[in-house]
Amino acid sequence: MRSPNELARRFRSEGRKFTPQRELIFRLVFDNSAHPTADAVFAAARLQMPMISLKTVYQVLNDLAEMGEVHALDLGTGSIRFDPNTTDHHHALCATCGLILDVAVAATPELVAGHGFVVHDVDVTFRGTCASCLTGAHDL
Amino acid sequence: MRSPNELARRFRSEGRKFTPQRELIFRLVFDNSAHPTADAVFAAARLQMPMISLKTVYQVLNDLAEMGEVHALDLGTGSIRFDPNTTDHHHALCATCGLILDVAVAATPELVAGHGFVVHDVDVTFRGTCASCLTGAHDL
DNA sequence: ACGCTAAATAACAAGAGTTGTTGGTTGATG
DNA sequence: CATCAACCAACAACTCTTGTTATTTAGCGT
Repeated sequence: MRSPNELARRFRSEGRKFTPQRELIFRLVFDNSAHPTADAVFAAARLQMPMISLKTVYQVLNDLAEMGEVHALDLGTGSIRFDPNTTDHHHALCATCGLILDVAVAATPELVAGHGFVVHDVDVTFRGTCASCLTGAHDL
Repeated sequence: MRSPNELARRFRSEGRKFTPQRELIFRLVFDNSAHPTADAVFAAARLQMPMISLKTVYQVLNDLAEMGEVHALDLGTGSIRFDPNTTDHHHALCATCGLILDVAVAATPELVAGHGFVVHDVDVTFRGTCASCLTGAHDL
C-alpha cells in the first residue's frame, strides 16, 4: 500500500473524501506487518480518536481492499486480517499464538522451517473462474 | 473418510453412539465431492428427517473433523466446508459460482488451467508452530 | 427382553464478526 | 462561503456458529 499522503491524493482524485478518520486508519495500517484485524485497528484508532466507530474502520479497510491498497486475508482465524504488503507472498500461521509470518512465494515447508517454524499443514487455494463460468454455460 | 458402516463401528468402539441422525449425515457426506457447508448438509438431511436440528449437524460434522474422518475447510466463502477426501490435496475455488475443485498436490496454476479453470490468485498458508511457541519463549 | 447410564438430541438463546440503515455532519469544489 | 455528495456515529440486523438445558435414546449388562 502507498503512503498516507499518496493515498490522500488518490482518494481525492477519485471523488472520495480524505477525512481525519481515514488519515488515522491509513497511518495505522501503513507499514504494519502484524496483519491486524478490523477490531485491532479499531482498538488502536480509538486511543487517538475515541469516538470513531467500528463500522467506519470496516468501511475504510474494505475500501482500501477494493482499491487494491491492502489485501484482505481470511486465514480461518475467525476474522479477516488486513495486509498492507500487496506484493505476492504467502503466510505462515502459528496455531498456538496466532503469529502470522510473511513468506516468500518460492518457499517450501523446508524453507519455512528455516525460520524455526514447524509446518504441520499447507493449505493451497487456487482462486479464479471455472470453465462453466468462463463459457457462460450457466446461461444455457 | 471411511464408509458409514465402518464409521458406525468406530463410533461404537470409542463409546460414541450411532444414532439415526449420525447415520444419515454419514451417508450424506460420504462420497460427496461437493464440499458442502453445514447448512447444505442440514438442508439435505431435513428432506429425510424433518425434525433434525442444525446444531446436531454441526455437532456431527465437528466430531467427524476431530476424528480426522473429514477435513473442515475455510476457503473464505463465509462458511466452513466439509471434505470427506482426507488425502493430501489442494482446492480451486470459482469466484463466480462457488464451485470447488479438488486439485492434486503437485498442481501449478498452469496445470489447474488445464481443467479450463483460469487462476487469478493462489493463496498459500503454512500452518504450524512458530519458533517462540516451540521454545516456550512466551513463558519467560 | 429390561433397565440403567452416559451420550445425543431438539429447541432455544446467545456469541462473534460483519454489514445495513439513517439522520445529522463535513470535506471538496467552485 | 455555499452547495452537495460523501461521510460518520449510532444502532439494528444479519450470518454463521456455539452454549445451555431438559428430554430422549443407544449401548450394555443382566
